[in-house]
Amino acid sequence: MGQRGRRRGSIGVESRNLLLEKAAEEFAKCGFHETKISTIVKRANVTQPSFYLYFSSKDAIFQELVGSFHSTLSDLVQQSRLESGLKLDSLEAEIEYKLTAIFTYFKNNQDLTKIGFYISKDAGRLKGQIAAQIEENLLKEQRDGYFQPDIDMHTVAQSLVGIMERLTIVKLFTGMREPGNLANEIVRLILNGIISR
Amino acid sequence: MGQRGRRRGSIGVESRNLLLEKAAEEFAKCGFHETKISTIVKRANVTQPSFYLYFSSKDAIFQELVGSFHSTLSDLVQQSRLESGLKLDSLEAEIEYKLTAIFTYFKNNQDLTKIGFYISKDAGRLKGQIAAQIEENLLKEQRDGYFQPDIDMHTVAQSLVGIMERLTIVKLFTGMREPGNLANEIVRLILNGIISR
DNA sequence: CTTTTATATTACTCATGAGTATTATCTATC
DNA sequence: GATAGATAATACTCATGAGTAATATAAAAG
Repeated sequence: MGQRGRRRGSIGVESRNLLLEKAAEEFAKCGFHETKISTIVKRANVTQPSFYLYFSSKDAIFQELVGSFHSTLSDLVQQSRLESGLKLDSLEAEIEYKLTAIFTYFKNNQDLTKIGFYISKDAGRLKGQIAAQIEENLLKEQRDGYFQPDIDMHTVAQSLVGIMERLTIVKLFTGMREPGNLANEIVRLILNGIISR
Repeated sequence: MGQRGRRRGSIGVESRNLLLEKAAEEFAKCGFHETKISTIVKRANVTQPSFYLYFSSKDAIFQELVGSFHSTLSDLVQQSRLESGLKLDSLEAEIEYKLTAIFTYFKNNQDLTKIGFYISKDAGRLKGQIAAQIEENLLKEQRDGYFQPDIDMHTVAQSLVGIMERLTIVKLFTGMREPGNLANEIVRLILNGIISR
């Protein structure tokens, strides 16, 4: 017979955060539909009605997680706007630096990343926004003559997103690469290609 | 009051194929959990028990679709083994040709592609297999001196899969690119990079 | 032309899991 | 120290949708 009523020292916001944390783990591991509220509350040592004190529905808590990922990532990509007038040398380093920041966030928030990037229904829209932002950057540099003029930067930007998406899973989350190495590898690949010269 | 019993001229295999077709559309559009057997049978003009004449469960029909995509794609990638002793010129054309075949299959089987590549739970494993096959190809060419020797072909192969995955959705399925154009664009990007020389 | 087999239907069961009504206890405030 | 508001538990409801039992008819086999 568990204790009824408010427990000694219990503070709502802590239960809420615990629920968010466990929910993120479950959603990331099982996807939306296969995640049960009953499992989340069990893992958070809370009962089901308590869950509904803090979140109006299963969708609501999921959306809160997605929103959190979305807004942080948007900020990071926003910040990755390149300053104009870079030297060619620093261009590579600059892009690498911004990418590293993004990968670092991914690495430190794996559950959220999986949810926002792979599980959420509007993962597609989010990736589109990020691609658009990247494309804007690339176009500027292309106009400045850094890149070949005949390349479609829409394709490049989308490709970059595809690469990030895939390598985050197979290299970053498996521990095969650190954010910095991964960023460096990608930048060199995209800038120079693989062919011998 | 619909007619009971076997209908004039009705042939099981036709109902079965119709169910597969409608199921593919629904799964591709809504995902696994949000697809209802009741919707599939409605769209196929069949009743629910008839569905279970041909498929033992919802999972079974889903897996049949996934398996079909998986095996065709495996074949295509298998065939994309490059012959040894290619000239440098023909290497680019050769890779582009194989990629075009894959994109053509994707374009002609959009529902199946979405299911096998994006919705299925073992989409990740499938992509891993494809990446492994691509990597094998690339390593051979790298040993033959076509590619820069210091590049990690595991990363390149996975990147290629990521690019295919993303561009299939945003370029191929939207009609922005035909298979051949898309393949060409990707090959040039990966081989040469984007930087001005 | 009778029997068997394949194809189909109507009308159900039943498990699951999201969400709730009710009640209890703790803490802060006056 | 009485009261209000916040936090929690027990024990439920209820919709949904996968899967089934029982039955009927067409076509093929003998």
